[in-house]
Amino acid sequence: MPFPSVDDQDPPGWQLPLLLFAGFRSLIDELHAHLATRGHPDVRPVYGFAMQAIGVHGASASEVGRRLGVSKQAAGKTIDRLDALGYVERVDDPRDARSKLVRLTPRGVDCLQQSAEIFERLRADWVAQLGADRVRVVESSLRTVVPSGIFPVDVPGWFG
Amino acid sequence: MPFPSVDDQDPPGWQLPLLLFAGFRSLIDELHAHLATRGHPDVRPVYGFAMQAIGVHGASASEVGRRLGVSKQAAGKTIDRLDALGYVERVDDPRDARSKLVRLTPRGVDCLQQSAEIFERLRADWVAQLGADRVRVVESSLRTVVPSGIFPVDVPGWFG
DNA sequence: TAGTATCGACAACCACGTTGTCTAAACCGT
DNA sequence: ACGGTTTAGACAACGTGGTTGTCGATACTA
Repeated sequence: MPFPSVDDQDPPGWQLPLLLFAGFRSLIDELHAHLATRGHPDVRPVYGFAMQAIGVHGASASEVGRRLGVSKQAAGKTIDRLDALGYVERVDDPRDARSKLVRLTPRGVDCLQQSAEIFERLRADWVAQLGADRVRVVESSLRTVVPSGIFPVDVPGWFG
Repeated sequence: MPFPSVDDQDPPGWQLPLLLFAGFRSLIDELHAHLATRGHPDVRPVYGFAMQAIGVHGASASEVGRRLGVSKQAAGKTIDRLDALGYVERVDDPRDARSKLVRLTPRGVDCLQQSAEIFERLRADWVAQLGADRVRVVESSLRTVVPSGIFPVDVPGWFG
């Protein structure tokens, strides 16, 4: 018996990443479906992560890049699109003439607040389907197993 | 009490997608770290999904696109790169002069076999950390909650 | 004060996705 | 058997997100 810890009844190992991704994707898709009906039809998943990285207090483009785990140039491009969509604005940083502070507009703040509410509802949907204990097991298991700390969100570049 | 199903002890809803993604990402990263030490250093995550879609029997580019949930043009481009890397080859389809059959080379088959073995080991690592029952709960919970059937893998385009 | 580090901007490039157009071949109903 | 429709794959143009490299201006520091 070469693999004593693997039960024959268990699914093959390659299903695990697929299931995790499918769960992630379905949550994000549902988020954006709801967001679209609440005045935010053109927000892409990346934009949500970027706004989260900007935060309510604002941040510089370089800082956003650091938080997202991407280069400052990549962060700058995303901020450009967020700016064009009216979700952020750039203002001069009074404490550093090189830097510009990226701040969420009221529209950006609204998007973030709505996202938080929608995620709360989506988690509640999972609880309704699985029971509170199973959802907690999923969460705590993942917390145990993922390397803590890091959180790079350069999904397109990382994956492809 | 507006949210009777939500316990105050529960984590905020936005953590769930982040944890799922972190789990997915850590598995994929570990897969490619192992793959790199076994003769496949330049395989990107997308390539693995594409080779999986091609399968051991081969498939046309259009069929690969359908299985992956992307356009035939996008599938064709990915196959180009796989071809350049020596993981697949295109041969004329004897039964359809329009079509070319994309087949895995021995190198491609090897990559797929190694991936399956590595995923098995990674799942065994999770079992060692969490116990077999918790891993099964994670898997069955996700199976319950994700919409079945569909599986689009157009990650970069979808996310960004 | 001089040297170094960082900011943001710009350019060039790559990867992955899209839509649209085109030719050739297969399929199907008359 | 033929003619219209569908499908395969190639090619082009483009959008978006990532990269590196360069640059001038500003801040930090020895």
